[in-house]
Amino acid sequence: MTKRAERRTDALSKERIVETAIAILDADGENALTFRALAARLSTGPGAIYWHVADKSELLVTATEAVITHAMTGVTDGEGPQENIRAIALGVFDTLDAHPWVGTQLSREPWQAAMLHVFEAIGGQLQAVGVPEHAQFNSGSALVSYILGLAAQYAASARLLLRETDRSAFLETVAAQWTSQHDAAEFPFVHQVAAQLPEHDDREQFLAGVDLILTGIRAQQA
Amino acid sequence: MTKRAERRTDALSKERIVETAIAILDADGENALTFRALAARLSTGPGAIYWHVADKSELLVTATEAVITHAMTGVTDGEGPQENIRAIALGVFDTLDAHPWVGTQLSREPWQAAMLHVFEAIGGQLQAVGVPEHAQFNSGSALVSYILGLAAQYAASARLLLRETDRSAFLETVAAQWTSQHDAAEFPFVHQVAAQLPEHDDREQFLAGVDLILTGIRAQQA
DNA sequence: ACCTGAACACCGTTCAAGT
DNA sequence: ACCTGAACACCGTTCAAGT
Repeated sequence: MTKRAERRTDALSKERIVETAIAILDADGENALTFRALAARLSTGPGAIYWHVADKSELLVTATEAVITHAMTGVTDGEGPQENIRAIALGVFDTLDAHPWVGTQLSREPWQAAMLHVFEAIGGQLQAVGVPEHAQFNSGSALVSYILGLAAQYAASARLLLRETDRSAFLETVAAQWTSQHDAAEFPFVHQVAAQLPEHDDREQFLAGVDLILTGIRAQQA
Repeated sequence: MTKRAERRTDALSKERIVETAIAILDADGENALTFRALAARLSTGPGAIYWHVADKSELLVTATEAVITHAMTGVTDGEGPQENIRAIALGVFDTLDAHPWVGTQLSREPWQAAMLHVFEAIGGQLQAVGVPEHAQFNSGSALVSYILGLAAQYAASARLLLRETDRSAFLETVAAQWTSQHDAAEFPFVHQVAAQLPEHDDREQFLAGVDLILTGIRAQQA
């Protein structure tokens, strides 16, 4: 009987550690990612991880960048720059939807490394749209901020929805909270919007905002 | 010699706890807020806090809401709805700048309670601008997402800048990192923008984005 | 060079005991 | 009703010791 050939093929490496960390984050959320859990999954001790990764912050930064970089590769092959920008936006949106923990990283500083990939992708399309160079920084900043900001907020909701089966029932609960906890006289807009919440579509609303900014950018050029 | 009169005036209360928590967060950042530190500052034991606050999450949510609510009161007394929206946006911006830890709360779910205050303030102005009711939800969502998203990102930078005295030197360092860590051929837009980073103005760029969205909203109505 | 795992310092939270 | 502070369970990180 020969030993199983693959038994020790799986030497520890930064890639494998980050990969496993992402798997834990996706499956069980941020709180589940501990060095002990990670080490157990890698059949090693917690100390071993520190040989490949400086600390938990670096682990999260690297995991975030891996996910975002993957999302940004090959999304800009569409018919035109406007469609490409929408594709980039949706790519971020769907990625944060699949990996809600990435949204939490947004407010941590070194996230910038991952953000630059989105920035670059958007910027290239802005040039294609014909935005003058002096306006590209502001336009790009507005688009990237909107995309990441809203995607992160939806990701937070997605995290709450994790164990919820019925989406519209969940949204009705949220709307009910909004209206019950806030006086109608003091919060008329919240009440008006709460009524539309259950049947609204996250992706559609997200894209509507992108289009709003794109319209603004075009109008500014004219 | 009489006892100091005020010695035991300061009974524990949720308000006082939240107030002290905000002071710690502002002064020393998120990591400095522990129940032990908080208790020490309040001259009591960590257990006492749990009589007034359910857990750390509730403490952070309450602190966030206190700060945001304060920022949203009385900002909409301007000359017109457009100016009011800009004032709301700047109010959020400056608040997150003064309390950078609030930005981190953005991605936590119950932040929504605080967000609704911003949403309500924006919504009221959108009606005044004349945005048709069916478009108000999307327009409001876009504005609020942009405002909170970008403000949170700047807050993250502000946290890094905490101990930095020279702002433009700091931005030059960031720009240098961008260009050195990212190939010019692969990241042309990042390189172009890095050159503009040191002399760009956060508040101006932030407002430019708000104006871009407002322009889009107006153009959509026509 | 790379891994092991016990040990350290620290944290959120609980709870029996006090007033 | 409200506070005290020791105790519990758990975590990130370190490091002497192994291979």
